[in-house]
Amino acid sequence: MEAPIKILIADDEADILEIISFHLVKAGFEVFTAKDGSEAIEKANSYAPDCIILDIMMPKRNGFEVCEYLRSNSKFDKTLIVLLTALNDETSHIKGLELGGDDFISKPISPKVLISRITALFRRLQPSTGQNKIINSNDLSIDLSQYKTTLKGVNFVLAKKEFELLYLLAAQPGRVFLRGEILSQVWGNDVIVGDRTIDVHIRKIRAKLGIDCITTVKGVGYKFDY
Amino acid sequence: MEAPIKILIADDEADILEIISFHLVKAGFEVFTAKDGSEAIEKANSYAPDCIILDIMMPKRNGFEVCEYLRSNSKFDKTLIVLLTALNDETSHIKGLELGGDDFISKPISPKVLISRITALFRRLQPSTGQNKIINSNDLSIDLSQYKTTLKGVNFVLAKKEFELLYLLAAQPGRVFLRGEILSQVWGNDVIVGDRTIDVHIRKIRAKLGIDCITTVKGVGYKFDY
DNA sequence: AAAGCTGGTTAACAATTTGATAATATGGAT
DNA sequence: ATCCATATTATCAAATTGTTAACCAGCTTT
Repeated sequence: MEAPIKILIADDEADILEIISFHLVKAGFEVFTAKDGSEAIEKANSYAPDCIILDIMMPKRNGFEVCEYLRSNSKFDKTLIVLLTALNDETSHIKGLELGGDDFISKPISPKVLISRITALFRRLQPSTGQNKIINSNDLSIDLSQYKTTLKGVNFVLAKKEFELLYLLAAQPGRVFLRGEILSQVWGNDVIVGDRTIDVHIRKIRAKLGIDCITTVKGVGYKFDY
Repeated sequence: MEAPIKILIADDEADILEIISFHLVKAGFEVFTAKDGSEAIEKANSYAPDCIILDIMMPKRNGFEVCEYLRSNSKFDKTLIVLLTALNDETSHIKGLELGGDDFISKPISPKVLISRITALFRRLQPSTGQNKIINSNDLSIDLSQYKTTLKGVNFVLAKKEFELLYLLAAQPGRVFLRGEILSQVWGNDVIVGDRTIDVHIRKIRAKLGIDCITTVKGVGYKFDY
């Protein structure tokens, strides 16, 4: 039921890339890789990862430069940046943190430590981001603050009522909502609409989603199951 | 000016306590000290610090125990916990982070590093303090202090209301702003303007920008997406 | 002072999207 | 087969937004 956290790793050493990404994938993250600074920026833009791990010494653009670029772009305000270095060197440590890095880890890297540090960062960050009422269920994500729905990363557009209806059902997966409940939650208590109206909206949602995640419970109501 | 950030340091070595607290005070923090685990808990309760720095090896109660105590108490939900250790030991590192620590620093401690790490943690935690006056998103840059907007380096002129509207939306990319929110933020609560006024301003911004970075969410509001 | 700007607002209308309903089809249960 | 609840489809009215032009106020220029 967890949101798939996306992590981008940038390092020019292929074996490090491989071993870290192996452990991260095993820990349940969705991982992207880049072999230099330019590729890191490119992939950061296209995949919008939640966390970016940057080696400092990389070709094309070094970790500091990438960090600076990311921090100058408000799109990455909420993105965690972790810097890696071979040097256990105080100066670059401080420089990295001042450029807006969130954490700094010295090589040689222990995958366990890396993962537990990243987990700790997310644990801290989640509650503050947690104002966003986002529902995540498998490939489906529903973000109330953005009125945005994505399926397998691709976003699709729902009209207001459709969105509200899906949001209501998906907020409590498995729970059956009586037609009366749906009416009063989505339409309000004083609005009177016909019985078939709900069906039609359900149908539209099903059509747009492509997958059947809403189950009909005959004589009772509907539930979200996915 | 805001209230100073309160930090509690717990370590049994008096000289370390002294040197760290000296630097923290110099960096503008309000500092409390404790020489063992029990005192740390006591002072944490009475002073409600924003951040607690715990040495792992301490008399009475060690750092892990204190950390565990703090994390079991919801009063300290928002309190940052930084763990210190003499050992550069992976196991206690992970243990500390799993017990709910937010950061972990190995001795010997560099005051500069300590301060920059703490600053980085607070920066993440309090996005309110870091209100950027300049928004950068891809080729678009919006500078509040100069009321200046540039696209791909070329600057273009927005009228006051247009600027304020764009700034509001762009400050939180992706977030949908309800028409009511926009009205109260840009026009103020007591001003009454017609329904179409927002649309017209949105249209002017779109025209001047050339790119479509403002998305309409019908029945809800507008959002900046770029 | 008159004429000319600029920015902000509004009215009027066009274009678009939406939601609700009616009519009809389907499918399972009895 | 019949009944009943839901599914489906098409249609229309209502709601919402886009667009344009006009208006007014305040300020600058002539």
